[in-house]
Amino acid sequence: MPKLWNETIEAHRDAVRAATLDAAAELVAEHGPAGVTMSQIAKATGIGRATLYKYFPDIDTILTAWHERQVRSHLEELARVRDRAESSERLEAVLTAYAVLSFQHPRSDLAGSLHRADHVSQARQHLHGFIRDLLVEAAAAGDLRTDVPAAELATYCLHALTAANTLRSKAAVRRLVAVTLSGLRR
Amino acid sequence: MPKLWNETIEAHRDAVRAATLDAAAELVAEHGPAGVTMSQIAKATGIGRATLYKYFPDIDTILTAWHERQVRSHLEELARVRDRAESSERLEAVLTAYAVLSFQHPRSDLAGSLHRADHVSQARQHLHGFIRDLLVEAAAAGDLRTDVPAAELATYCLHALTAANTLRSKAAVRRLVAVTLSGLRR
DNA sequence: CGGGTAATAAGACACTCTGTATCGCAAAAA
DNA sequence: TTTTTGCGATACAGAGTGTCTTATTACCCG
Repeated sequence: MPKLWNETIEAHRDAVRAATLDAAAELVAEHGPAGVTMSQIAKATGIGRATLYKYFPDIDTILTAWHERQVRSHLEELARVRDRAESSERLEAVLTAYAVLSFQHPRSDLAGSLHRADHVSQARQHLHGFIRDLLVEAAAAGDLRTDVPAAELATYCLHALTAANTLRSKAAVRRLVAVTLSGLRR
Repeated sequence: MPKLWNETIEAHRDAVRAATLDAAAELVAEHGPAGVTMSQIAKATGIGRATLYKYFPDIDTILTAWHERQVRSHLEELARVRDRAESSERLEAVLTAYAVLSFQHPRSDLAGSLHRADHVSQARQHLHGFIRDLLVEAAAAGDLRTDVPAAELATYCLHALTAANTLRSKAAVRRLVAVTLSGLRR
């Protein structure tokens, strides 16, 4: 995409990387994860195919990088929601925000199509830790059940709330959050 | 696999189809969904590559068929569990069985790697309907919350319980079922 | 302003996989 | 036996891959 170098070389390379991930995401949305080729990505990014190989060695790496970027940006959004909410409403606010994100970005999972992704993406582990810490905090306030480790409750939350991407209305998403929350209470 | 024809021609073709799905599943477990080729599947099945094309037009169809078979077999198992359990314990028994299946077969989802799969597999819709009917029955007994449609509760259950495939002990699976169940009650 | 540096586009190349067609072979059926 | 029918093997063109080479262009420094 960028024809002229921005400021430094590294900034230019970052811009190319970002443009590549954008192009790849669009192609995946159009043809599915399996129907995307390096040639298509290079053309859509506006760079040569050989140049693309100097940035990413294969499609799997590109999709993994895109997935990581997506999860990381969601994580930052959730951190903002957490810091903005009162302590007593923090958990509900964050879980609602996560469900809404899943609802609006049904493509963010990619789940099975990545084989090399260490079987659990780095960013997803951060996400899990983030929710777990939130649950520990809520447990200290005495609102949560204590017969299940916080880590397992976090896993439960993340899976239950991804159901949001199959729902059709925001009202349904809110109901899903309510149901999930009531599973956490004693 | 079978070199001589079994009974009828159709039985022979069924045997070849089944052997193909078995071989494909094994290759997927080994190389991931993206790393499997028609050539490999043909060789692993023990048939010629051209012959494989007379059974399945492409890899996507093979993986979809395998996924459907897997879900269907799980569905039959769940139906047996349902019919064996007392009415009062049916829901818990079936959800536990589903969680244990997810726990033992982490590969059954395939989630993102299928593009053509009507975006929701046929068998998975049956599974959703199966759970939904079970929830309607339990609601009639008065144990369930009534502020959320049964279909949404079924979606919630299926997603929450797939978390079982990331857990490490059966005890954790039982805790997950307990948490999920308490989300269903009022 | 001109030379050196670095990233690139374009093309070539060998390789693999794909999807299809053809040709005999062997086993079941008439 | 003769006729079907499924099959393995092979060939073929098209597409994608991963690597390499060459010429071009933009930037930086003296």
